[in-house]
Amino acid sequence: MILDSETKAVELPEDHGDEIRLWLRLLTCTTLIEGEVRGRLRERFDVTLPRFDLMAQLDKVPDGMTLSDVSKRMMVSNGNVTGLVERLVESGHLDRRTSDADRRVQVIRLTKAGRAEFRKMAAEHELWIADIFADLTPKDVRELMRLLAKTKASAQKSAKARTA
Amino acid sequence: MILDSETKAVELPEDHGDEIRLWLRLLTCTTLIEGEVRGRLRERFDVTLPRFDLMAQLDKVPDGMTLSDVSKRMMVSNGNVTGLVERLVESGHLDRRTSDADRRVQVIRLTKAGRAEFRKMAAEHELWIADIFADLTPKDVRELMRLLAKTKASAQKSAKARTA
DNA sequence: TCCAATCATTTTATACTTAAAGTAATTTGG
DNA sequence: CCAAATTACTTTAAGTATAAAATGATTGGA
Repeated sequence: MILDSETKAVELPEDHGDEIRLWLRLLTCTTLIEGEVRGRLRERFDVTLPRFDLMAQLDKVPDGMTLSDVSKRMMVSNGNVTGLVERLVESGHLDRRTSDADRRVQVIRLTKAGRAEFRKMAAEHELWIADIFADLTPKDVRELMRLLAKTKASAQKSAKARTA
Repeated sequence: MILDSETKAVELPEDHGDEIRLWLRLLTCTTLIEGEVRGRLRERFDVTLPRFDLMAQLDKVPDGMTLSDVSKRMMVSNGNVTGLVERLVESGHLDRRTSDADRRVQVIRLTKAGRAEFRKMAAEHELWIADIFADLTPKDVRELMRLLAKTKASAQKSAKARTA
């Protein structure tokens, strides 16, 4: 605790340059990789990243999920999902129906064609990611996983503290 | 090298699950923090993250920079910068003038008011970031910096190989 | 029962983003 | 010097994204 001449707690402006630089580097890395993936998806499959991401969520479940589920998992707004789903239904990748139990709820699923298309894309996508991270050793990967988990927890705690 | 019965090279489908998980975690972390920063900027200063980022670029230089410079540094498209600058000039944060030496070039600078406003935002922003990363030890931060630098280099190499 | 609160989704308004095509200015090779 | 290439920026079209308000459905408590 730093005290001033009158023995009261004082807020000395601390230097947070390291954290700022870390955040910028994290952002740069993500932007770089995201741009690369986006470009390859467009080039190879003429599909956008948000559509791919949405299909990836749905591929994990056989019986579909609600728009809210998708919205939470993708960490995007509801309205965003509405539009995305609209276009994917239009293009035949998704199937959408109103829940019998609760007519507020829309359940969306991959169509057969949509799933097949996604599996093709996902297989290549996996190779791209492997290539992008190719210079990291298995130890690097483990260590990054650990540190990012810690970062995520710290960020969530901070976010929670603000909202509370 | 893996060979099949006819002694030709074969591509066995390797498992890249670790890399995929790493990428998803990286993305999750960034999205989480970005959302948090975006929310706070809007709440406290009614400003968007892209505008803040653009002003941050300009704050680093006294005499302004060209739109292309900004575009490269922010890793976004030219057209994107055109629109952002338009709105920031409109709101009085930015000053824009055509270069005397080359009439294709637009040089943009923070106005006095714009710089003052940015400094206020930046000071708080720094505290938010510090808080978001608060649970990381200095050693964690150093290690993350190192691993992200390695990741960035690896990704750039992969991107370059594709374009080449 | 019924109505107020809640919930899931959609709509609206605004802003951001990209890729690609277009415009205008400058540079360069013949 | 001049046409072709390049450069800097803008425009366009489509899509992605948010916050906030609106709509419609469900639920829980008086």
